[in-house]
Amino acid sequence: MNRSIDYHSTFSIDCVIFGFDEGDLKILLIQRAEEVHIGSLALPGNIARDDEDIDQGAARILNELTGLEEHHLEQLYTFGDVNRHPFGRVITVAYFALLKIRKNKLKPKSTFASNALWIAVNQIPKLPFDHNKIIIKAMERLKNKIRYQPIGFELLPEKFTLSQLQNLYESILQVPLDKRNFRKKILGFGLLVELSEKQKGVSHRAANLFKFDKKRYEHLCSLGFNFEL
Amino acid sequence: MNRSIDYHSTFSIDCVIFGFDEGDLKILLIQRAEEVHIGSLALPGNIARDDEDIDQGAARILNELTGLEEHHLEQLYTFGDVNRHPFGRVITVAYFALLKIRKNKLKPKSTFASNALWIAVNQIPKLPFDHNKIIIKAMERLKNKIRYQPIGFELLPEKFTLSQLQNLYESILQVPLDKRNFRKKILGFGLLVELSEKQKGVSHRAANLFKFDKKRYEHLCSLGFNFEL
DNA sequence: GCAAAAGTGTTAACTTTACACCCATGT
DNA sequence: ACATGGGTGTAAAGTTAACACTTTTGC
Repeated sequence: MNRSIDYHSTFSIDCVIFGFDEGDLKILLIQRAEEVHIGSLALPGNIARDDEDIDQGAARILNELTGLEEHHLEQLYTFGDVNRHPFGRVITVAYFALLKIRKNKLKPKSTFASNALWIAVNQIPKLPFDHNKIIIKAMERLKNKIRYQPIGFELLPEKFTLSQLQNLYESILQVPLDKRNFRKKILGFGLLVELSEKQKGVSHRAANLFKFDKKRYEHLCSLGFNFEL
Repeated sequence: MNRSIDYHSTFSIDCVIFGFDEGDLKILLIQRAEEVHIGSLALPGNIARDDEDIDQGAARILNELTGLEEHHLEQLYTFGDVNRHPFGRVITVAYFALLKIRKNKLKPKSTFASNALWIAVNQIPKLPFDHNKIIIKAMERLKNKIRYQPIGFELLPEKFTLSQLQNLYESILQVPLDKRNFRKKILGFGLLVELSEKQKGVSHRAANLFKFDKKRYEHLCSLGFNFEL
């Protein structure tokens, strides 16, 4: 090991974790508990450990913050400008996660964070390092990806109404959608199961609840199906 | 600098360089001139320099091999399994490039390569590290991207026939396309300029040559145009 | 009974697909 | 004169887009 490499540089892992709450797309930011910008709001992240694959590292960070094993997590992009870190050559591999907010009580502390909070994407403050740039990239990815992969469901509760789903798409794509056409199209995929249950606690006609049939989606994919909104 | 980072790991940059020649999609491989697997065929790449942004590093590698400044180059994905490099913790940021083969005489040597050659994608041998995995990822990217960005032109000569273009799409997408429908669609974008020049040296009716109007593409994009085949 | 959101179909415009023959050139 | 690929149009099927009213429920 290490026979011929003289290490002058390293890499970290940062996560852009999206949630959707009360009609707002949000990102989970932490208050840094580690050196460089201690106390600042920033993306959750860490210098990578030597003994874990980078995908595992990202999953660990997400898990330390949320206690959750289950979530959509994928690599986003690697940011490697020479001067992005004040202490030396540190590039960062950014990951992109989608979370159901409601269900998830955040852990108050993790090794790298003294606090964590959900901030609406249009209220993100100026962040240290190149974290604002990373967030912009993540939002582009989400906006593109949601049109051809059924990942929107990862941001909604298990049971949701079609209006919530439409609202999610409208928030992310930043365009209004026609209600009837939206329903026709999304139901047309045959990927939503209508539950007998109805919405509760609303002061108007209660909407039907649906859930996403992931098994069926995977099955259709294996037959060559392509989701596209 | 380096006040608080203890470097145990580093990162390299590898490039998957695509070319298209005689109906075949090809990748540029080198014979390694550096430690670990010296002499093996592999993707062109290097441990990253401390003093260059990773995008610059990728451009340098490409330039050392080909002598070219002009090409499509974008980040592909970062591969970071713990044991991917035999000498320690080295993750690699892979880049993805598209080149016009004809125009480009390869430089015989660069710092990291003793030789370079174009290999058809269906004839890629088993390569060291995780380079085969990187190539698979690059091919997926190319296949997806070519459908919604006009990047195919980067692989063809400046002047090309519609059949060459169709052939390129068919090779990459791995589906046959209808000649009339293909022409209707691609000409319908108004992005191809018909030249007065014709194909030469063929033993049948000479096809018209076209070129891609990049300026116009950029202009249309700024007006909200989306290319989609 | 009224405010608020749920739910529901039809038509016209457009896009996609399928398909076959004549043309120009070199040998 | 023949082999090779170049070049061309139309009709049917499918998809998308535009649009408004009735229903249910809680207050």
